[in-house]
Amino acid sequence: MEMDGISRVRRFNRAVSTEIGALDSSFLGRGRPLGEARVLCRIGAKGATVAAIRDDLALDSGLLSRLLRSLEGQGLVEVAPDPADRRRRIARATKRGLREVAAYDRLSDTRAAALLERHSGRTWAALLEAMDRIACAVGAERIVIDTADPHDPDARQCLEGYYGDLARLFDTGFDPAVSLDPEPEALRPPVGDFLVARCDGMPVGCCALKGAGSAVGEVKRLWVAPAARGLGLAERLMAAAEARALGLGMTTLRLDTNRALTAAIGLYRRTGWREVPAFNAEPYAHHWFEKRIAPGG
Amino acid sequence: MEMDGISRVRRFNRAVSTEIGALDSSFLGRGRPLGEARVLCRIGAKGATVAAIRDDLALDSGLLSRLLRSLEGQGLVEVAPDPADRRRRIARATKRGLREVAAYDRLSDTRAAALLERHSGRTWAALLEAMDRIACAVGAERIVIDTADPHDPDARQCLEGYYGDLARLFDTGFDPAVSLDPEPEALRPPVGDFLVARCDGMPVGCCALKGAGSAVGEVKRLWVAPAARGLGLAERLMAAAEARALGLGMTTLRLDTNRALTAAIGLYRRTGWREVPAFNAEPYAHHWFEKRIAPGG
DNA sequence: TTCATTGCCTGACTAAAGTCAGCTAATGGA
DNA sequence: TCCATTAGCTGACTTTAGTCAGGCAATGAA
Repeated sequence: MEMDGISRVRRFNRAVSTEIGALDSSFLGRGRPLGEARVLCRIGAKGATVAAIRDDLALDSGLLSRLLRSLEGQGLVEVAPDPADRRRRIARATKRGLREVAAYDRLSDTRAAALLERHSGRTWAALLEAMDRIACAVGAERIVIDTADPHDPDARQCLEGYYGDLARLFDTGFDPAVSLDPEPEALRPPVGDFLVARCDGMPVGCCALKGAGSAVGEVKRLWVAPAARGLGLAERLMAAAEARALGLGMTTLRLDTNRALTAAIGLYRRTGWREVPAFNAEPYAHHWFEKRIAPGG
Repeated sequence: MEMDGISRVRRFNRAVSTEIGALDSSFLGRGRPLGEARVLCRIGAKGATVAAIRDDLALDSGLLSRLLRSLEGQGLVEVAPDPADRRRRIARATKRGLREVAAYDRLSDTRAAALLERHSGRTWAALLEAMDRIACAVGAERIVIDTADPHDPDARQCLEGYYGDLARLFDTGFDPAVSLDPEPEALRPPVGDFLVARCDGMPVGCCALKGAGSAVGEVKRLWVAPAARGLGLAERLMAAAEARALGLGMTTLRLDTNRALTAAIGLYRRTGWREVPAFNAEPYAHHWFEKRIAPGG
C-alpha cells in the first residue's frame, strides 16, 4: 500500500480516534451523562453565559436548558440573570460543582499521563513535539498575539527557544552575555513592548519592540516555535509589532540579524525592509535593516 | 501557563477531537444512524463475524443484532452461518452494501483532503510526519513484521528511506552503485529473505537477509522510519531476521556497517554481536560484526 | 408608549443508543 | 446420549440526545 497524504491522514485519524475516545471517556465514569459533564466542565471555575455554552458545545437551546436544570437539581450549578442584561443568564458552578469539575480534570490528567507513560523516555519528546505541531496546525486560526511582560513565563519560554535556536544556528554559537541585550525596561511600555503569540494557551512565538522614547524603534527577538513554523506566524508577529510601534509613536523601525537566519532575512526583504549600513555594534549581526512605518511615509 | 507533558497532551486532545469529529462525521451524511454506518463500514469488503464486529466496536450483542437486522432490511448486508461453526455467523456486504461502503470511504477521503488543503505547501510534509509519528506511537503494539519481496512497493519505500538516510549520514555521502549491492535473488527464499515492518498498513521499517545457500548469512538494510524510532523496532526486526535465518538453515550471521550509524552499532553490541575483521570489501563499511545464532551455539 | 427583537425556558415530541433477561440452535466433551 | 457451553437472537424495556413550536420577560429603538 503506497501511502499518500490522504491515507496517512485517515490512518492518523483511525489511530487517534481510539486514543481520543479514551481521553474523552473521562467525561463518563462519574455516573453522569456525557452532555451534562460537558456542560459542567464548560462552565468550569469561571462561569459562562448560557449563550456561550450553547455556541461552544453546539447544543440546542432547549436541550441546554434542560441540562442546566438537571445540574441545578444536583446542586452543581447555579444560574442567575446577568445584571448587565437581565435577559441573559450566567451559569456558575457551586462549591460542589467545582469539586466535580476538578474531579473531571484529574480524570483527564490521569488519562493523558497514562498515554505518555506507555511511551518511555526517548519517544516522549518527539511524541509531544508531534502533538504540538498538529495542535498548532489545526488551531492555526486560533493563534492570538498579545502584549506580555518580558519576564512573563511564556515570554521566557519563547526566549529560551530563541536563544537555543541561535546557539544551534550561528556558526559561532551564541552567548546572550556577548550580544547587545536590551534592558527589560526598553521592551516595556511606554517606550517598547513585547509580543507573545499563543495557540490555545501555548506560547508559540514572540517579537520584541525596543524603544527609547524616540521615533526610531528596534525589532528584536523574532521567534516562532518549531511546532508553529510554516503557518505565516512570523509575518503576523512582524505586522503586529509594526502596528504596536505606530501606537507607541515610532515612525521608523530597525533591526539587525545574523546571516544564518536566511528565512528571516527573506521575510524582511519581502515585507518592505531595506538593508542599511550597520547602526550598532552587535557582534552577532551581519545584516542591518530599516523600514519606515509612519502612514504615508 | 507553563506547558508540561500532560497539558500538552490535553491540548492536543482538545485540538484534534474537533478535527477527528469532523472526519468521523463522514459516518453521518448518508441518512443513516451512526451505529449502522459504523457496523456497515466495519464489515466492509471482507466481511466479518458477528463476534469480531461486537468486539471491535464495543457493541452490546442485542444492539448489534438489531443493527444487522436493519442493514439486512436495507439490502446492504447478508448474514449467514459460518460453515466451520454454524453457531457463529458471518456478515457480508451485498453489492449495494459495497457501494455504500465505497461512498463512506469517499466521504472520509474528502474530509481528509480538506484537512490537508487547509495547510498549504510547506506545512504538509511536517504535518504528515507528525501524524505518522503519533499513529506509530499509538499503534506501536500493532506493528507486524512480514516477509516481502524486495521489489514490493512497501519494500522499495523502505529502501528509499534507507538510502536517503545513508546519503545524509555518511560523511562521504552514499551511492548505491558504489556499494556492494546484493542481487535481489540473494534476498529471496529459499536462500535469503526480506522483512518489512508495518504499522496499520504503513511500512515503517525493513531488514534484509542475504543468503547463498550456505550456513553463513548476512544482515543488510536494517532501517526504521523516523516516525517509528524509539519504539524498539530495530531490535524486533533483528530478532525476526535471526529467527528467519534459522528457518533458512543459517547458523552464523554477519553484517557490515558504517561508523556514522552509532545507534545501530550500539544495538549490535548490545545483542550479542561480536566485532570481527573485515570479511568483505564494502567501501562504506568501517565495522564488521558476526553472531552465531544456531541454538546451543 | 409601542413593538419588534433577543435570550432563555417549557412542553411535547422522535430517534438513537444502550441494557438485560430469557430464548434457541449448534457444538463438543463426558 | 446427555448436558454444559457458546453464539447469537428477540422482546421489553430505560436513558440520552436531539427537535421544534410556542411562551414569557427584558431590552432598546421608533
